[in-house]
Amino acid sequence: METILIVEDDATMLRGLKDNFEFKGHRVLTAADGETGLNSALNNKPDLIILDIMLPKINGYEICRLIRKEKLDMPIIMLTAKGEESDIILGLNLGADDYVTKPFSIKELLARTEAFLRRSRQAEQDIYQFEDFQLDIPARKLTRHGKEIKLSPKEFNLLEFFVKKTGRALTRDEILNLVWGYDCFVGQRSIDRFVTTLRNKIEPDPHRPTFIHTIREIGYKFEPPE
Amino acid sequence: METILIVEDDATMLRGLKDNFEFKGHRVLTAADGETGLNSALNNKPDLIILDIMLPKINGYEICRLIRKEKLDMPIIMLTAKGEESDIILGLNLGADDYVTKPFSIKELLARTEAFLRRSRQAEQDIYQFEDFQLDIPARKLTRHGKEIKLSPKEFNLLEFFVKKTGRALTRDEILNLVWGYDCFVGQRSIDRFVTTLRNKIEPDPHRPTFIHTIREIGYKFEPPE
DNA sequence: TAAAACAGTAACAAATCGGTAACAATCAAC
DNA sequence: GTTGATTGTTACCGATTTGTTACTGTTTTA
Repeated sequence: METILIVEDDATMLRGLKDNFEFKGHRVLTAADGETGLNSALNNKPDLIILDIMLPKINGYEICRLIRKEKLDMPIIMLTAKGEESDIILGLNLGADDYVTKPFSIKELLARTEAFLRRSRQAEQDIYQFEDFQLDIPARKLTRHGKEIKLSPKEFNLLEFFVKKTGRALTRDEILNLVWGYDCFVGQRSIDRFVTTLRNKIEPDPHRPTFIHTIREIGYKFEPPE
Repeated sequence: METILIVEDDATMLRGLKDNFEFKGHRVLTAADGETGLNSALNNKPDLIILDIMLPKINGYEICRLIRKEKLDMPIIMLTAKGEESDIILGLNLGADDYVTKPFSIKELLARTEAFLRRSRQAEQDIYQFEDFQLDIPARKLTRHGKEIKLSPKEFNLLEFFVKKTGRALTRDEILNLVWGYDCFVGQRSIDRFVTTLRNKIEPDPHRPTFIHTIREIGYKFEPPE
């Protein structure tokens, strides 16, 4: 079930949207001001965000920008007042994916939302293969030649993150924020420890890693050979 | 269509340049003295500036400095009389991007201008190609014919900086500030050392560099052949 | 042409960073 | 409450990286 975050300061509107999306079978988080909205986005990582522009405390643009700055890439649909063309341009430049101008038909908003969710659903893989390993996300299980390799919860989360970002050098900050969470203040060396244990479980020779590569001064990069 | 501002007090020269650039399909603004030139630059924010050094009222250096002080970052190409090496040094230090010494071939000036415009047209890239090298920024990987060339962190940062500033003459100060950081106090010879190691890794003949060119008294310029 | 200024580079010493073991703290299950 | 697993922290070590120095060669200038 997908989670949708709606950030909107008009209580009536918020209520109406929430009901509609819940009726469609989604989990709905709500926020009535910019600050709450941003925090909710960072902490809960919803699958999609519906974002009003005019908001108390932090406006929609800022939220958009800050979310993208944290490397979160869920779709963002902006709600803008009619005729504010420059709003739209600015929003799209700051990382929004689509916009709907007020007043809008709830049906249209639902349709666009479903379109984005459908797209990201199929983008997300369930099972990843590398070498003779198989990482089954829904089952939270790593197997090699069909034989299970036990992973602790954090180990699994970290490997899942690595695999989903194959080929990209990941900074320690990125890793901490997205695996441990934005509000978690954990020493960066913790990552190293988990990398060591992961390597011990999946690398043929943990001292000469072939999957999880160290990128000095940056962090790590998951990349199977060839 | 891009706008080019030409600041030049010799009427014949100005005329010739204007015709050439207009023939190339650019909008051309002109100014025959420093004061007019500066005002035009600040008000019209052209996409590129061609700037004579010897000018009535305000000289080219001052214009350069004042433009950069206003945080405008369009490319500036200086026109200097031959042999006035100190002109070049001063100009580049004040924020010019390139220089052409008089007498110059109009063809060369056009070529350099087009190169800068082409570059600013395209957005920040993820992957840069030069010759048979490929610099993948997100993966922090340099490959040649698909084979990885290992770079240390500083080496990579420096090469990334060079490549992103292709064609620009870079002063040692600029390099130190932007690669090492503004608060870092490191001897300038460190740059030279890293240039040497980089050349050893990417130049066919490190003694006759084809990518990283030395600009005496200034610094370096990255520019692949052709 | 000699002297001065500058860049290339090898060599070395110091600093930095990541790997990892060991321990402490936390949590969950029984 | 006890036990065992998991997670986070610290400290030490070794490898790599980095900055500096000194020497060399080249270019410019007087």
